[in-house]
Amino acid sequence: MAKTPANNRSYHHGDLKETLLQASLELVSEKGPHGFTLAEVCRKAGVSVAAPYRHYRDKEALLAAIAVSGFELFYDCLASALAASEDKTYGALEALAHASVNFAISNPSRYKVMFGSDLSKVKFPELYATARRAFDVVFCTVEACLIAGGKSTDNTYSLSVSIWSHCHGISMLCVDGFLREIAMEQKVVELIDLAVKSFVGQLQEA
Amino acid sequence: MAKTPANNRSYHHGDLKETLLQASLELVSEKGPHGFTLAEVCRKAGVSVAAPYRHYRDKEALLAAIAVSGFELFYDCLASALAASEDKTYGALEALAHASVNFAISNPSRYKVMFGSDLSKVKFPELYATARRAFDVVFCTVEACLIAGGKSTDNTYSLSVSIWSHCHGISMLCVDGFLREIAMEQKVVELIDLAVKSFVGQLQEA
DNA sequence: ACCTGAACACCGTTCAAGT
DNA sequence: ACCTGAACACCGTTCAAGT
Repeated sequence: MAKTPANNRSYHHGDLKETLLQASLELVSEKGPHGFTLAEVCRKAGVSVAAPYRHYRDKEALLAAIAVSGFELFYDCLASALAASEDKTYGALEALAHASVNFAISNPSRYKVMFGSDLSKVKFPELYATARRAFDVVFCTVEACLIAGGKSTDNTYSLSVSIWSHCHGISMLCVDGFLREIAMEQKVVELIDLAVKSFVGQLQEA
Repeated sequence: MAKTPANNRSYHHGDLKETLLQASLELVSEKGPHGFTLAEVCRKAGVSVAAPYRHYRDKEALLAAIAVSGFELFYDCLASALAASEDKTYGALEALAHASVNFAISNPSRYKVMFGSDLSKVKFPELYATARRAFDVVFCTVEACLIAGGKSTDNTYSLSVSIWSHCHGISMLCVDGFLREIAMEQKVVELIDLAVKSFVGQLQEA
């Protein structure tokens, strides 16, 4: 008792939906996606185990909310990197590549929930929509590169997916511990540079 | 009763360890990694829920066994593709790229268990070892390309990780349903070709 | 040595009941 | 409308007991 902060006029919570999301984010960060448990989230939030069902259809829906908020953060991260880059073409592309992998390494559990949980994109369309919004930052930058180089933009989408998937692959291997021999920060940076270099080479030859 | 095949002289099972693994593989294929439950595996195998603990330390250990067997199959897949390729350099590289993504798309749940389950590579060293064995097929092919082109092989490892991660990224995005607009088989093939092309370009310029 | 039966703690979900 | 309490089915793990 008396675990609720200020808004405790009755047993009503201030904004339980948001509180549950925050508690979930903490839990996932602490114990990883596997340690995410509705019961423990409720304990953290100081409510009964039945309380979340007023705000989320089920456990999966709360997980989807974590993923969606993650994609929004991911978008912010990429948008900031683009904004901070003076060069809005190739330099920006490099900045985006580093920013995306850096996001994954800095938020491994969250990244796994975003991309790795078997969440249906049909059941949760916001998942695809927010992911797509982050992707569009890359898309626009690739387009800018092509235009700056006087190339056709017909292939923008495929090319963007290409660099996007390359960075995603690096992120996933890092996050899942498969790059043990390359785990040092400097090595990862080299790997990203390699990816960007080959991609840029491809952009320029077309 | 009478669910056990031939070896039913007593209540002893023939090779329960292997039977459990097979039942697990079926279950994962049918219901995905999320639907994998020790209790249901036991039902499939026709044994009590306590039986697996004679053969696997816990649920995680059985999951690791699934992953290990998956990496062995993955290795076979890549080795076959290499063997089937007449050209053992760039042509083989292309064949490996297609084979690896094809493996992922053909065995999505298994691929997720292999790469996506939070299995500790310290706790289960065979995981890293078998994954590494599959990777070495790519490594050797990249080396062959470098040698054929008269290039230095100093950078073989980083370059191999680069194409490996690119294919992995494509596989993961496919398997997790993030390439909706590119899900058609032909589009995926184009994407892989793009990856190989940019990688080969990089190999040749060094 | 290998498996069963029973038990325990824990989780996801539902529903009647409280404010 | 929002939350609690109690209940149910289910799962992972353990352990004594059976062969």
